[in-house]
Amino acid sequence: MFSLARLTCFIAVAEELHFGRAAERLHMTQPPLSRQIQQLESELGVQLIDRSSRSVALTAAGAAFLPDARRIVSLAESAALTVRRVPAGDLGTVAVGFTGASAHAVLPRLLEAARERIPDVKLVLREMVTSQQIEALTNGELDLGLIRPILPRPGISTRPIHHERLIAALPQQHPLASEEHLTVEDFDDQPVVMYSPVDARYFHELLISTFTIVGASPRYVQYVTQVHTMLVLVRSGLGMALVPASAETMKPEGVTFRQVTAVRDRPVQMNAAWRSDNSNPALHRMMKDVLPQREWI
Amino acid sequence: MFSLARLTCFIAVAEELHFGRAAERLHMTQPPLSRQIQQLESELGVQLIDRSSRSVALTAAGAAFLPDARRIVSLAESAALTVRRVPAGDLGTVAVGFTGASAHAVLPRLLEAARERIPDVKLVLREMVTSQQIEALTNGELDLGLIRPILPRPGISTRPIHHERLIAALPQQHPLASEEHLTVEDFDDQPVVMYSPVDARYFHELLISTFTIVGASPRYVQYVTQVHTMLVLVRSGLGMALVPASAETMKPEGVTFRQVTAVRDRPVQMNAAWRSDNSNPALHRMMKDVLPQREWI
DNA sequence: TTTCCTTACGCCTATCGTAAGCATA
DNA sequence: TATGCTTACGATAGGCGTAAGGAAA
Repeated sequence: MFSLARLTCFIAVAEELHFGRAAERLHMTQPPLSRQIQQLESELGVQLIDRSSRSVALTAAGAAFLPDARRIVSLAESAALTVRRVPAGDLGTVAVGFTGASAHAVLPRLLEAARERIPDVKLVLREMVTSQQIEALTNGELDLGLIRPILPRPGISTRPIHHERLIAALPQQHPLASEEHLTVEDFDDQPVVMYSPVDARYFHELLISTFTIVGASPRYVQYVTQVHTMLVLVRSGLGMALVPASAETMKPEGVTFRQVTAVRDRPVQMNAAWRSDNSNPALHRMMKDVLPQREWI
Repeated sequence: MFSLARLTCFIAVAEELHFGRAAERLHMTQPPLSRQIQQLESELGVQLIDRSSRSVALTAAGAAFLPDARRIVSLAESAALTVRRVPAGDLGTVAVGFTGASAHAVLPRLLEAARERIPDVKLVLREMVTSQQIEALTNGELDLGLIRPILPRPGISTRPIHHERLIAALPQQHPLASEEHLTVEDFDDQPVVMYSPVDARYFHELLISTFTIVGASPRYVQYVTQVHTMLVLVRSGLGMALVPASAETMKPEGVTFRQVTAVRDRPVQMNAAWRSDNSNPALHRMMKDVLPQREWI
């Protein structure tokens, strides 16, 4: 296979149509340039340049080859420039996992900040629950997870990026819907849609502790995994629920949201998580320049 | 600049993720392959492969570079294959000049035959009168001309490719239009549209000799250069004319064509012309495989 | 201890520059 | 005779293979 250097030689001769000037442009002497062309021709098995001692011209084959030669060389040059931008995290791909709820709470702002600060980093987005994200982070399918708090895990680093209030979601016709503010005590002995203790463990435990602190005992009528499922059930009149404040941005019809005076102000936490040994420069750039604050918003 | 060989090495390692197997695939031993990768990385200033004594993996930069590397190598390979087809005339470009009349007489068949026999040769078509074509052939702007016969010219080769009859073109309402056949004598003392002795010299002299042989003396009411102009004037009732038989395929409204019994059967000749020292292989392939007969239709 | 990537070393090929050759205007 | 591409030749750099080195399971 011919080398890129030979292509550069050919391009110079084809453009100058003069071996002497082409050699000068390439910072070499004429004789090795002549040989480079001869060797390129012999490698291709095709005469590219007609040189009759007093004139230099491209053959039909040379004219056909020139654009290809230019394309190959310029592609090589731009590939070299491109790859150099990767280690700085300027350019690359970050696979981001997110939970259904985080799609409303943090994803829009994350995407906007990324587009502004690292526009040439491509984000591949995949919706998964927290446990799936941990699995995907571990086996390298994800670079970054947007997850609920988990127990510390070796090899996985996390950082809180967002926390928000819990608010009450009630069926529009619910008696308490006329109140301006609710309290956690209002949930006592009420039908309530609850989070699954297995697949939405974080929310489940958060609500259990919230109710326990004030001694409220709701009647759990259903267990669900995702916030949007919960809103569907609330709308159908099954009961009331506690959801992250960002759920209000979903604007579900037939569901009324109310502030809840609670013990802790903004207990619902969202974390960023990544594999501690992840070497993707774009991920580190993102943690540094896109999620720089300890609490992001 | 890195060499194509290094790219091939990188691609093999990136695909095998194992230096030993990659070296085997490249028909070389591991050590030089390791060095090739090291040198590629040092030329790019970027680490492409993470090799930790027991595992080989692409870095983010390596993953980003791999598609570019593949594209460069495959482009180089296909360019090499392509250029080899040029000298046989299988692939290339032929600039073809044609006169307005030849567009009807021979161009369609020429194009069809070329498309069938040398489909990868691109034909660049330019309509010019014979004298312009000779000029363009001489200075290399044209490879092939479709021209009327000319005086022999050093450096220009010609070959007859087509000859056809002269037929009469008359205004629809002309008294002679009711005749089945005309003779040249019918043109005697008639208003006739004539070819320019300068810009359509071949036709002019052909008609002069045609009339002279039978002693006919038409009244020349106008001199024109191109056949289609002539038909426009005939249609307007200015007079009758003698035109190549292929003019009938133009199907001009208001013009009637009639056979003419003439001394010579098919006197209107079309030649191919090319520069004797033209080295365009596609031209020679075309003369050999597309216009092979001495008289082409 | 085995696997497998890297370093060290000697050999060979390739490319360079200088100098001489040779064809054309 | 001058210009300009090609051939000849010696020096240098780069690549390959063999052999030894070193880290991880």
